[in-house]
Amino acid sequence: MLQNSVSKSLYKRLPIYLDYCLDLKEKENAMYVSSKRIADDLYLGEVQVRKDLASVCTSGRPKIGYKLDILIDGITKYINCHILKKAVLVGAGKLGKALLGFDEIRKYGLEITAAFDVNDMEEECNIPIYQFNDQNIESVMNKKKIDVAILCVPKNVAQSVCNKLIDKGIKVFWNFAPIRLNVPNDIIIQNENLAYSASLISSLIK
Amino acid sequence: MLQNSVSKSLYKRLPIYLDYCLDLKEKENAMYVSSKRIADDLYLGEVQVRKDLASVCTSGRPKIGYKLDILIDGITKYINCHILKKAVLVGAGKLGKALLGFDEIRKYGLEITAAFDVNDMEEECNIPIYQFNDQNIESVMNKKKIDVAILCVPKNVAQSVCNKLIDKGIKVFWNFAPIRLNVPNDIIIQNENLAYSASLISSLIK
DNA sequence: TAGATTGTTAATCGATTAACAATC
DNA sequence: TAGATTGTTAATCGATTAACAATC
Repeated sequence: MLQNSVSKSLYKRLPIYLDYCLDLKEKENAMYVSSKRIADDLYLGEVQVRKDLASVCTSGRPKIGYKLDILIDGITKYINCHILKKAVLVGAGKLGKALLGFDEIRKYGLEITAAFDVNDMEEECNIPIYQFNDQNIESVMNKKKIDVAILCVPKNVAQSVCNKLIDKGIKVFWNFAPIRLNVPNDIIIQNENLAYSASLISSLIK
Repeated sequence: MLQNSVSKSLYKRLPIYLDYCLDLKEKENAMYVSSKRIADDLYLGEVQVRKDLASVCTSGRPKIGYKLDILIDGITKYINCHILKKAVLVGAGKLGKALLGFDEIRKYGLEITAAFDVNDMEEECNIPIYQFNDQNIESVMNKKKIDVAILCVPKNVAQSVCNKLIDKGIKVFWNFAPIRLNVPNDIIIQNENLAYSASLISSLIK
């Protein structure tokens, strides 16, 4: 297979397929599933499903369909969620704390190991919350390899917090602060701007 | 006819322009701005900016640029955030409560007027939280025209909560429950699946 | 007039969909 | 063999980018 262009739309659909397959396996004890069935159940095109699945595995057989186990394994590996990656969360306000309790991300390969805030706080959901300072950041990062930072800090400090974390070696950010961060080319930012989503909602209401 | 068919990517960029313009006006007291400057500052293509702006206003003049006030007004009206629309939030768990305090959505035309949960709770951020039952829903909806429901309920009840709200006349949903809702054609669902975003993050880490 | 900047038309690129051949 | 289903190649569609004409 000679696919390698990293299509973001494919990556957005893969967890949907994964959920669906896991569900199907659990609820119906099914062994196989056809692209037609997936397409119908998920309101997608049949061809699109086949094309997507072809990117992640080769278990499809005419008249039979795709073997669920192979499909699940293929998607899991493709989106890299079989390896648990460690995250730190910065900014334990309401949203931050909500994310600390958001166990579902574990299923997709993320685990929050520590949080930071302006001051020490009581732990939340068994995750310790430290003061955001060099010593504490280094201490956390030395103990475990940290792959990603989740930013839930106020807008006005987001850039400086981000800079500091880049200094400490963080390369990937999941950014909930409603601001566009300015970073070097090798740094990856995934923005989750809920205010902008609100704007989208707003435009849908007439 | 809802603007659902109009370019979603444009709608995603418009609030970015809006923020930028408001900021520029406030911080620099600028009267005009060129597409080149916007493009540079926001890391977008110059032509794309011009094309986007042409969709929302006609204030561009060669050698001068776009008049900020007209631009701001044009974007605001285009994304419909000059009219405040009322929302109810269902599911006042951690995430729900975090959203209740999320004043930024007001800027984009959304206002949460009431929340519901399994049981009555104390108000949060001055927003009352009622038990989710027919009587209470009707009472809230009779008092004010409610345009949108924000769903922060657990996965397993999301569909039934959604059905009930459709019964009561809600047409637009901002859905934070990690599940794909099954709804009639005239109902609009904007999914905000944070778990799926986590999956995207996961795939970025190698 | 020269230079800067907008706005439009054409070309390109990427993603989706259609047509169909291959396989079981 | 007939029917169902996968997988591939070609066509279409939409969004972005390039080229350039129009304007100030």
